[in-house]
Amino acid sequence: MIHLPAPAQFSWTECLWFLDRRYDDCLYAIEGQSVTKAVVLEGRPVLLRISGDREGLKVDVKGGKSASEETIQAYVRDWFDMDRDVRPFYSLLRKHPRVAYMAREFKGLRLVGIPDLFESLSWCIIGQQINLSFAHKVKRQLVAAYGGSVAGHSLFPAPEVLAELKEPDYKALQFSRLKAEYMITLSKAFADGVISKVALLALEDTEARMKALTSIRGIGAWTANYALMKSLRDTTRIPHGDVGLLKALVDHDLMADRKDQKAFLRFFAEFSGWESYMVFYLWRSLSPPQLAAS
DNA sequence: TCCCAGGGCATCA
DNA sequence: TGATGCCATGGG
Repeated sequence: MIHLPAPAQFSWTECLWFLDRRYDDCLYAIEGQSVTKAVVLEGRPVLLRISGDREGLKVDVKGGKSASEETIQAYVRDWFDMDRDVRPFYSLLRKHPRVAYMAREFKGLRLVGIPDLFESLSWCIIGQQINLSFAHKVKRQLVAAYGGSVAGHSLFPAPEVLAELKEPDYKALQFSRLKAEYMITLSKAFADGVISKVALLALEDTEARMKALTSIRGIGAWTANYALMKSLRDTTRIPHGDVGLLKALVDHDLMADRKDQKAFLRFFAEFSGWESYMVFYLWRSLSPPQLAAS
């Protein structure tokens, strides 16, 4: 059993709530106050069962020979963004009349990430311009057909596996022709080592990373920003044009309508350095409150 | 039936 | 640089 003390402004309940939305994600399982996820660490599949309370998180590692405790800790801390001091973000939140309530209602919510960059980008391609319910269905089908598993818990398919697929294989999983093409390109790029988290992190700044990502066919500004937020932990990215984000901004009376670009920029200028957190909290605000209580 | 969904790309002015 | 049309399919 591994213990991770909770940092300031960290709520396991809020993080778990985010994972436990209505979509039935196939890559982890929620049971009560714990989440179980299969993951490959140090080249070996392991099963992590994470539970928490006010003191912090407990990680139970299942399976035989597993990764080092240090690696497991780093994975969990990254997943829930536990190493970040979010207090400056909370100061900004409280200063803004329209969103100040989030500092109370979503207190301790961290930007729950997707540590695996390949999974993250694949998920973006799947989700492009389709509703989230259907996107999850397509992901489930892809994972069921080509992913691995640990004690019944699914792993996202490896790029080497997906790179071998052809368009009809993807079509059978309800990918569109273009998305099939994007997935083939993306998985080959990962399989060949052209893209990786390490390679992107080695670039000089966030703009260089954006450029590297968007040079890949099928990865536009929205996807690149999303992946930088969720996988590379860049807190300054905004997925411009995101329909949910725009809806939340209009709902909060922060934009007159979805085309009110000036208001959009004015708002985010007030959260400089914390744009991604603001986006995440706005997305959080879209979910009905009764789900939060369930 | 109709509109829209956590976009991306090609084309055109 | 911005606007427009197309792709493609399920959910509400």
